[in-house]
Amino acid sequence: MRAGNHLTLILQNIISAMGYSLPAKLTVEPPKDKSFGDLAVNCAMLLAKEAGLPPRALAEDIATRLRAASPDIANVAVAGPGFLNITFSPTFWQENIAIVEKAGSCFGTAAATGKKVQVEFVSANPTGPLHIGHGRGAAVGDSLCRILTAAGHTVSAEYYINDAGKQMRTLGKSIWLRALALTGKSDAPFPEDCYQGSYIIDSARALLSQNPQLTESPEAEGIDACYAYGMRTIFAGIKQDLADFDVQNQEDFSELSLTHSGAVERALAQLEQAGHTFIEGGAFWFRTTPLGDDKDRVLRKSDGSLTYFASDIAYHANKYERGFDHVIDVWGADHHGYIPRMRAAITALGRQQSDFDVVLVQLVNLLRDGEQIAMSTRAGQFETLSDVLKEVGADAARFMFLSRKSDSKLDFDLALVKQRTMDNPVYYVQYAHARIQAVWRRAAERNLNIDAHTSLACLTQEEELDLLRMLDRFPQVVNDAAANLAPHYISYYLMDLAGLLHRYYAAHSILGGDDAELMVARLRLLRAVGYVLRNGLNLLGVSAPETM
RNA sequence: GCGCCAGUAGCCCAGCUGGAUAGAGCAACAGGCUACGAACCUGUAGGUCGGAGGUUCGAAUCCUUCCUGGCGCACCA
Repeated sequence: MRAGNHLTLILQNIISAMGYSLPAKLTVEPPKDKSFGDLAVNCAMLLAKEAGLPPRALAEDIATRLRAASPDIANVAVAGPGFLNITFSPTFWQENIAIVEKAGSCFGTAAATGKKVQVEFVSANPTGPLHIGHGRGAAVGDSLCRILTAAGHTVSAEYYINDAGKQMRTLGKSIWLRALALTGKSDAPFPEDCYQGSYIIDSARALLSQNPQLTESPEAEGIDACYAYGMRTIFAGIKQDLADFDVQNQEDFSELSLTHSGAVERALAQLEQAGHTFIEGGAFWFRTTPLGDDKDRVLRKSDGSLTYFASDIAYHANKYERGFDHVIDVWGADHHGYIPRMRAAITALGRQQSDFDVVLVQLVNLLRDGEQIAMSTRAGQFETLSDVLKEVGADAARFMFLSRKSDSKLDFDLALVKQRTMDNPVYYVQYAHARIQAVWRRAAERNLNIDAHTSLACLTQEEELDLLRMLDRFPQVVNDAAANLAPHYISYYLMDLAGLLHRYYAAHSILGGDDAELMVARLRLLRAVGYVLRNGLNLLGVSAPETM
């Protein structure tokens, strides 16, 4: 990051002195092979194209100017079709330690952008406990919040409760029927369209012990009581599961509050005024096809009731009314067909497409020793998130969820996630952090004077420079993860950084020699690596342990 | 039928806003604890990036088409 910015600035001066402007598609990145140098840049090829000159000669020219440009640049080589491979001086890299030390837990955090971002995730109907798939959504949503915050945005996390729909009435009915059966009021078979899980029976039993007269009530009243009780207790359980999963600061937003406040009617009126609606077959429609959807959508059914889509439009309108510049929804990938109509609504609400993003999270296959465990809330057979967390721990579960692109399916093998092997790299990364802490504990016993002004010039081993270069990349990785809404960028970076640390540790003794200055410099390097490991793990919501 | 996602080493996956000889890990094989934590490290081997066309100086990456797998295509939520 620092190296890249530094180089870009120097290049800008050189290229403008040559009478050109810096190509927009310029890339500055680590070269394919580190023996080439520290950074590779393709500016000569891009310029050659623009100027109609041979790239090789242009590259040689720029290289000559680069060599003279800054004492930080130790070497410039021209390679292949016109790449410039730049090597910085060790001094330049060694300065990274002081930079990381100064920033501490803020290293990797960008300056405030003033942009307000909202991330909505999980938002499961409170009709049953969270399962493993919700866990993935929670990990992705929460981690995105942490990453976007680090990228300088002002971020809010939200959980949308669909408490206005049919599924919640079904929940009430399910508990009611179980209560009737428990009190011997009915021996009818339990309907298939009701929730089958044993937690429904538990819920009915608990409610009956609170209110033994429940089943004496008229049906409508009884179902209402069951609904209210079930909703409240199940939702409390969900929030507890999310808290156990280290989900931070997520606020709840009720669908009912929208319908009650008249927000849905207002949103529909807004669409109607803008000419996006029509009436057909007794229903009120939103003409989404001109806005990229493949068919028009009903907002108010011919029986007068509203569709889910109608309140969802109102909900998103509400988000923008609350001042969010960028709205991000984390959805299960089975809802991907819903994206075009939601995008149509965003346009109709007068917002830019770039103000809205959907992060799709593919379903999770829960396995045990390679064998699939079936999951379905309705059929009542599933392993809950809470069971999984008890078995494997939140850290391992989160890292597993976040070490894969969110939009690709994931096998979550309970046996594997408990293993401490590289198939399960959370421990590899955490171990690197714990190892650093262990060395520092040893160092503390020796009463060393760790003076921040000691020289770092002795850090010239290849493994040391590798670590220093890697530290420098962290802010850029955070930035890229935020821009691409991709938490797994962080995971892969951390695995790489941990790998370099373990390699270094195996190759060089930190406390072994009698050169005190070298010892201190190495301790400082390790500490800087430790900070970055901790900061990165924190972006994933995974702990950075002192010991393991 | 239409749409979205995926197909990269024996396995699990990165890389995809075009750049150099396609990368980790696991498994396999050969090594390394009298050093600060071996939950670790070193080395070897392993590939027509699903197939075929195209775009250009250059394609795993972009376009077209086909094959395979997953998921969607409601006046459900």
